[in-house]
Amino acid sequence: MSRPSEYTRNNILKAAVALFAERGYDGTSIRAIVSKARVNQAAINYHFKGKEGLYFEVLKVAFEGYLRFDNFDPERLKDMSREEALRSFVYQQLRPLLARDQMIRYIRIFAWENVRPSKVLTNFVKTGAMPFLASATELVRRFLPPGTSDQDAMCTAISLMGQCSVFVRNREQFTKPPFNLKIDEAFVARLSDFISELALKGMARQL
Amino acid sequence: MSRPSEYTRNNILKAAVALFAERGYDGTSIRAIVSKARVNQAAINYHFKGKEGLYFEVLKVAFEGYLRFDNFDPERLKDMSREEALRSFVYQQLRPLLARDQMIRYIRIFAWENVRPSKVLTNFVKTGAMPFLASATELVRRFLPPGTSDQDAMCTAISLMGQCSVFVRNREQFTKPPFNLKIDEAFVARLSDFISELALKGMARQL
DNA sequence: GCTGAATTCAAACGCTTGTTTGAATTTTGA
DNA sequence: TCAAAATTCAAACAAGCGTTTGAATTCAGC
Repeated sequence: MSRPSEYTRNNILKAAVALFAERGYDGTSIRAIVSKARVNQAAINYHFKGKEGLYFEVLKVAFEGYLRFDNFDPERLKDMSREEALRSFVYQQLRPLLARDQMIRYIRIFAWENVRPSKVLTNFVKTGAMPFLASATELVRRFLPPGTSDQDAMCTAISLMGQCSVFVRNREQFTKPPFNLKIDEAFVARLSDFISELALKGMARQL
Repeated sequence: MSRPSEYTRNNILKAAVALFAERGYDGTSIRAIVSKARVNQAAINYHFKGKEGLYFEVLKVAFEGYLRFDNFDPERLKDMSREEALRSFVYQQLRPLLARDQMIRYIRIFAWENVRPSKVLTNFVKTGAMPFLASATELVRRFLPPGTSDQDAMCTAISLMGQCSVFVRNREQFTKPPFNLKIDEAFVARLSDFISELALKGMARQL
């Protein structure tokens, strides 16, 4: 595979990421992609076997890009005190608030995937989400009473993640009137402190 | 307007709710709707002026249906003790977990709206969400220290709502393996207790 | 029953969609 | 340099899309 054809391929991918993020799969046409990528229409079938193949490649690229950004390592949490681990986990969950450019597009693509799951990669994306939840469950167990049921621990973990994801999910809205949140590193740091402190106290049943 | 034509109109609406919920606006064709509704294609333009008009009517119907289901009354919270009010609010936020049939479709339509906001009704839906957040902010202020900034109070309220909405949003997923949550009235009641207790303790800075 | 309005109908319309085709061009490796 | 493979190209293809059209049918009110 030569460099010129790699340019073609990457241009298509880049254009597709942008358009799929903005309009979703059904709302994005092949002609819009090739126009944006400045390539010939047949190239999509040649390089990706068609629209669907392109979409799956985009999902794969988005997923891998997200993992690189996220740099999540569940093992590191285990070496921290439970308070540190909690804070670190919350910060990790809120980090996407600081995402820029391509990473924002990846996050938007996952939002589309949430309402319109694609069959083949459904497990792929879910597999990606599972470490978070497993890690969160393990983490909250360090705070909860020893006899806490699996379901209760999991619901605690889910609600902890929900405290963070609501900000990430509605980020665009919260930066506009009437909210006007200024989302920068300082805000994310303060919010991480805030949420982990709420959670810490909330789970402090018997200290 | 006569009864036979009302049947036509309602059949279209009902079919459209189902299909827009399942496939979104772009993924749903006029032909699929009229086939499901067993009406003639021109009826959509006659009754709703076209696909877009039908979609807006569907949004309107969904919104009104949701409000009827929700039966939210911010004033009632004010007459309760703050603990009662908190529990009541959380339960209210989790009630959609018990939604059935048509209400589930309405909720799915709002999920689509979240990733693909339609221009005209964006304010309409947001206006609907605002009472929740304003009410939640007012509620958490009853727990927070008197000098808490508006932004901090609002972030507390958002995180409270996030604890609830994560369950509603991912309800389908949580009822399947590996989660297998059995979501019934009892579960919702227990979860309401659980989340409001977590929140209550989390906000208990100076009692 | 009659007339005008409302509603439904079948099909056409003009455009868009993703895939395919075969030729042209570029790249690769001997 | 040459031949084969890879890649790109322009255009065609078949199907689908939402809107429109004008006729047919039904409804409503006198």
